[in-house]
Amino acid sequence: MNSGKFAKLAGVTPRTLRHYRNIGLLRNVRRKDNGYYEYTMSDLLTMLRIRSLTSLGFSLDNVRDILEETSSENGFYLDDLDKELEKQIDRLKQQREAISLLKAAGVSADTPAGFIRVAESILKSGIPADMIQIELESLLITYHLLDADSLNTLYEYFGSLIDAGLFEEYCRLGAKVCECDENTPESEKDALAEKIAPIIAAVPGFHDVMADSYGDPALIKRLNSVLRMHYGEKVYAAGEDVFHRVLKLLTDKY
Amino acid sequence: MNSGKFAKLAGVTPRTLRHYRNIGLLRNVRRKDNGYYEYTMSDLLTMLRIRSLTSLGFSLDNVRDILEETSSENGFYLDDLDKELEKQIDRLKQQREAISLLKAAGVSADTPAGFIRVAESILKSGIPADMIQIELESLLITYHLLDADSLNTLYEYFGSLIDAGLFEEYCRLGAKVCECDENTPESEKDALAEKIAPIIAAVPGFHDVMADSYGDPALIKRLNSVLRMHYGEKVYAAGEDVFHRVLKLLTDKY
DNA sequence: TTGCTCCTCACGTCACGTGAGGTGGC
DNA sequence: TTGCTCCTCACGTCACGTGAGGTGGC
Repeated sequence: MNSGKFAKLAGVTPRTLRHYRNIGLLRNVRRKDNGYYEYTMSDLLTMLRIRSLTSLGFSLDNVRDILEETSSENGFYLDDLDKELEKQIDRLKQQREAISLLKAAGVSADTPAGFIRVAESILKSGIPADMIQIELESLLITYHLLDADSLNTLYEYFGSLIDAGLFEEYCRLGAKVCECDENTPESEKDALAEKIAPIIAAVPGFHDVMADSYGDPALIKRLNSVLRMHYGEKVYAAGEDVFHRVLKLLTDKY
Repeated sequence: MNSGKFAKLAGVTPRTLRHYRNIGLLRNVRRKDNGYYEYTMSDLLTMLRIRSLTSLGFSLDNVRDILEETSSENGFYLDDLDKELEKQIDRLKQQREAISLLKAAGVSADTPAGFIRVAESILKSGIPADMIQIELESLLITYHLLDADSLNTLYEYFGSLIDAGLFEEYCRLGAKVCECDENTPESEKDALAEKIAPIIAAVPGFHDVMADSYGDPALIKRLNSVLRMHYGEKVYAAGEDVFHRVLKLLTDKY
């Protein structure tokens, strides 16, 4: 049987036959004097076995090994493959889960899954568009620069604010802090701190987050230095200024 | 920021940066006089967006398109990706399902899913090892040369035989047919047919299967010619001989 | 000067698809 | 002779990994 007929019987392309010969899956195929390949029933059975095995998800390397086995002892291969397939399914399911959350929230596709509710609230807070952008970018940075433990703490912190209906106000006050510069009068910064402190105080466990002691110190330090670049030196300095006033109020009053 | 630091911040390898620059995902990266790349906060945000999007399962081609969008209108991309992921999950689940059936039955990994029960029964039938091999190979051939409709008919046919507890005997009689040659006395072939006919008659819808009219005629014709090669001319001829006697009994008596 | 970092090819991965360019069969 | 089939390179796919070989910075 020549390659054309054989390929059709086996349900593959001639190129696939060539590939399998090249990598040694299909061996000792006879050739005629004119160079044409001459396939046998035995070759057909090999091809059909290969197709059965690849359709289960085996790699061609594994297929080669399995074909060389005594053919009844392949439970080991099946177990291994099954675990691998399970992992793949889990990954894909997580991706679908993230996608459905993104769609339901109507936020942009690059929003980190854990910050979706936060992103939603930022969008609804009514702060200016450029401020929204900067805050969303901060979420992106925070997500990618911290480890899972630190992130979980932050998720809880923001989650509490959102559940208490305080996050949007927190967000608007944060935007006002970002408008501060070196000319802002002390009284105004004090007034902002007075408004911010009670909001934060309402969140259980705020102490750790305020003190930057909620996760790996090295990562948090790095995050802060990147956020400093992101907000710009002036805005970040003003933010730190107000932040210290907030901290003082919190330690004095709560 | 040079590439080493930047790569660590972005959570990728320098090679990945190079790749993204090459395919135009990361554009207009500044270079210093010594040839070193100089990355900015804006580049970092781009990289983090890319990481968010690829972790959802987007290809880099899609990521490029999404980054160029107005960034709020990416629901379309999410829908498309979600469908693709669903397909992949379905495929993987089918593979796992087939694997679990194979493991439970203890048959070799190349057994077609629909013929697993048949293969199990062949193994239990007590026919000689070489005969088992040939019959299992016939299943492999039949599975790969027929279409889904024809196969479903066969699954039902064999399923009925198995459910009725008749398949193993059917199998042993088949093995005896395979031992026939041109010297086998007529009386013996008649005796075999007398035993086979009532078994087949017990299966609902046996007429179509017997008449080879259970699916695409071209495929069935091709299958028969391949099985003729597989069993060998002599055995196949003997089989046909007995088969005609069975057919005659079936049309006369049932 | 040494060790570390940076750069650019360029091949390898996986399972083939897709021409290109030339020859055999009827 | 024409049209169909067969053959062998060899590049392309996808998202980088992995050296190789050479240079800049401190």
